[in-house]
Amino acid sequence: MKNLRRQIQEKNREAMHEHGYQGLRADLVIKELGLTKGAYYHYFSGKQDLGYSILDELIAPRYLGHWNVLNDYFGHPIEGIIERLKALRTELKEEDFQRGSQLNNLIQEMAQLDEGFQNRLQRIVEGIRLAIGGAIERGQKARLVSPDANPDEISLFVLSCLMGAFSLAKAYQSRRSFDLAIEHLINHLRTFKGSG
Amino acid sequence: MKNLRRQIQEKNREAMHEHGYQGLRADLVIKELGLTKGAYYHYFSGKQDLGYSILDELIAPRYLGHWNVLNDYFGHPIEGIIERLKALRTELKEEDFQRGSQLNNLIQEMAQLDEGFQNRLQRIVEGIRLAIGGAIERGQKARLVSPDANPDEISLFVLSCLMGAFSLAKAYQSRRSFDLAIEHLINHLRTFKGSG
DNA sequence: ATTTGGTCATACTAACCAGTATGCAAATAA
DNA sequence: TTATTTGCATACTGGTTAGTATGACCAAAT
Repeated sequence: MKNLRRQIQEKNREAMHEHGYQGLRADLVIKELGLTKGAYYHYFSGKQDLGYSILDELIAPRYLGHWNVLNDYFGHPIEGIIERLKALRTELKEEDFQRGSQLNNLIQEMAQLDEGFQNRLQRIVEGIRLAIGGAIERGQKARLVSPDANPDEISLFVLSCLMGAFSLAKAYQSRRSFDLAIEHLINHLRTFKGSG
Repeated sequence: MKNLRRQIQEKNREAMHEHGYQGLRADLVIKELGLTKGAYYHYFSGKQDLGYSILDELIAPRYLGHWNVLNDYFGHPIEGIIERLKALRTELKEEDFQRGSQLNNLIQEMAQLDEGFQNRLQRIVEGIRLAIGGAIERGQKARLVSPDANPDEISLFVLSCLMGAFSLAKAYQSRRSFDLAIEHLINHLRTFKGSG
C-alpha cells in the first residue's frame, strides 16, 4: 500500500486521541499496521517529530478547515458561526464526545510540557479565532452585527464555551451536555445581531 | 515529620498537575521527599489507589469548597456566582493558568481511560453544578432571577465557559484570555437578574 | 553492469518504571 | 517481659519503551 508515512500518522493520531501523547505507544501502533520500527524511524526521527507532524499535517488543517468555511459564507455572519457550531453536532458522533476535542485534549496535556506543542496549539487557536473574529468584523461593516460587539472578545468567548462544552461532555461521557451548552451559546450569539 | 501520607499525596498532586496522571512518576516524587518506595507502598496499594485518594481527599474538597461558599452567600445569588468567579482571578497566579485547572486537565486525560477517574470527576462537576444551580433556584424563589432562566442549563453554561477559559489560558500560556472570557461571562450572567 | 539511495525489516540495548520481597527498628499490646 | 503490629528502608524483578545498529531488497542513476 502507498503513502505509508500518512498511514502511520493517521493511525498514531487516532491512538493519540485515545491515550494522549504521553500515553501513545508508537511502536505498538506500528505493529497494528503490520509494520515494524524500521518504517517508523525511517519516516520520523522520533516520537516528538511524529507528534509535531501529526499536529501540522492532520490536526491543524482539520480544525482550520472547519472554521475557515466562514470566509466563504454569504449569509449573516452570526448565522454562519451558528451554522459551524451546528455542523459540529451533526458531524460528531457519541464516541467523539467521549474522546473529547483533540485540540482541547492536547492543550491540557502538553501546553506547559513542550514548547513545540504549545506553539502549534496556540497557532491553531489563533487561526480559529481569526476566522470567527473576521466574520464578526465583516458583519459589523455590513451593519448586520452590533457595532459595540468586540470581535476579538466574542471569538474568544465562543471558543471558550466550545472547548468547555467538549470538556463537560467528556466528564459526563455523553454528548448531551455539549448539545445543551451549544444551544445556550447560540442563543447568546443571536443577541449580537442587528446594527445596534 | 508527621502526616507522611498526606505529604506524599500533596507532592504527587503537584506532580500530577505538572505532568498529568500518566506522566506522574510516583517513585521519583517520593525521592524528592527524601523517602523510598517503602513509604509509598506502605500507604497506597499502587499508583491508581494514590490517584484516586488524591482526587477524593485533595482535589474534590478544594473545588467543592470553593463553590459551596454559594450556599452561605446572602447577597444576590447572581452576584454570588460572579463573586466566586472573581475570587478565582485573585486566588490564582500566572503559573496556575499555565498549568490549567487540575479538574479540567484530568477530565481531558483520564475520563475515557479509567472509570474510577471518570466517576470521581463527574461527581465533582455535578457538585459544582449543584452549587451554582441551587443559587439560581434560590434567586428565582426570591424573585431576584428571571423565572424563565433554567438553573440546570445556566450552571452547565457557566461551568462550560469557565473550563473553556482555563483551556484557552493554557493554550496561550497566559492568564489574559482567562480574564477576558470571564469578564464576558459575568456580563452575560447579569442579564439574568430581575424577576423577568 | 555497477553504484547509489530510498524503503523498509530484524535484532539489540539501555533506561525506566510499577510493583514485590524482605528486613528491621520502634511502638504497642498481651 | 515477650509478642505483635506499625512504619518505613533496601534490594530486586520483570515487563515495557524509546531509540539504535545493521543489513537486505529494489529502483533509478551512472
